[in-house]
Amino acid sequence: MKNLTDIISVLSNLFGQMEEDAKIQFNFSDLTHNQLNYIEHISKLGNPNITELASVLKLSKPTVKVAVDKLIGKDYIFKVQSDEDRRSSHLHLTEKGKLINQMHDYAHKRIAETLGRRLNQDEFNSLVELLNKVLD
Amino acid sequence: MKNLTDIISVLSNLFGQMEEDAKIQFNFSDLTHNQLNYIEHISKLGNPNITELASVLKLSKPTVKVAVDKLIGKDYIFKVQSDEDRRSSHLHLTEKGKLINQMHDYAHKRIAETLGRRLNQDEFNSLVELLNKVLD
DNA sequence: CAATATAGTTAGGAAAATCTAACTATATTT
DNA sequence: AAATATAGTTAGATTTTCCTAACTATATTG
Repeated sequence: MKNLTDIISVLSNLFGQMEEDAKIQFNFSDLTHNQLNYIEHISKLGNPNITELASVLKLSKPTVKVAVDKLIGKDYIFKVQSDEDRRSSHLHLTEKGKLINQMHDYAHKRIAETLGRRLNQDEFNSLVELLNKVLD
Repeated sequence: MKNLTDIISVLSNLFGQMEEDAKIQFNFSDLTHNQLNYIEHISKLGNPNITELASVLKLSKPTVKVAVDKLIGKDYIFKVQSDEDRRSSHLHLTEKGKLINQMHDYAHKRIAETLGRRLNQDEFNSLVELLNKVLD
């Protein structure tokens, strides 16, 4: 019987493995790890501008600008100039860019399946209820 | 009430955030993300040789050799020539390198704490029991 | 034991990722 | 309206990451 910390460790590996598998499945072969990371952050942040993104990633604005330009060139994101402040542009995911979210969703589904498989209906319900309580 | 897939999604973000925090805490400021990734793989694989590591990372051997040399220079890993096959060397983590594992352990402990905090003793025990069953 | 295969290395080069300094355009403050 | 601040860009340079081709040393095989 493992304690919770050890369980988390196993879960963490499982999550990592499933995300890894999903990346292979979705085959974003024209993206480096780093570029995927940029897209994930843009997605998570909503529609950040360059300054926000640079701040979160702890990188300089020129660095982020260059990276963003490459991703625009590859049709993963696009810029929309702000009405509020015409100096600024917000970054949006293209349809192609949004596939990254589908990839994560796919990984999460597979993880949920894997976890559910070993439990009967009552146990499954208990687990979901407890986790809901924990994360509420 | 969230379904399990949505819960996994929230958990995945929590895990990511906690690992991120731990990285900041442990302050491996002389390592790039990539270099951290090499060390994590070396740790996970036991004591791989260059060929194994290159194969798992899907990179060429010269690429991995150069990266490994840098990490040796920074005292995160060292090489031990194999007795079985004197062409080959196994990669080991130095004490400094092993801190990476402590960093993960720290993150996992904090996650476990976070999860446990919202439950009473009985609920906590149920959760641990269910997760043990799932991951057994 | 000669031929072939394997582990690792060296060399040379290209692309990715990052920086600082200096610039333009728009906003804000005095 | 002038001075200052902010968002983004451009230019130039450095470091990191990665490759292929060719090499050395050791092991395995016909």
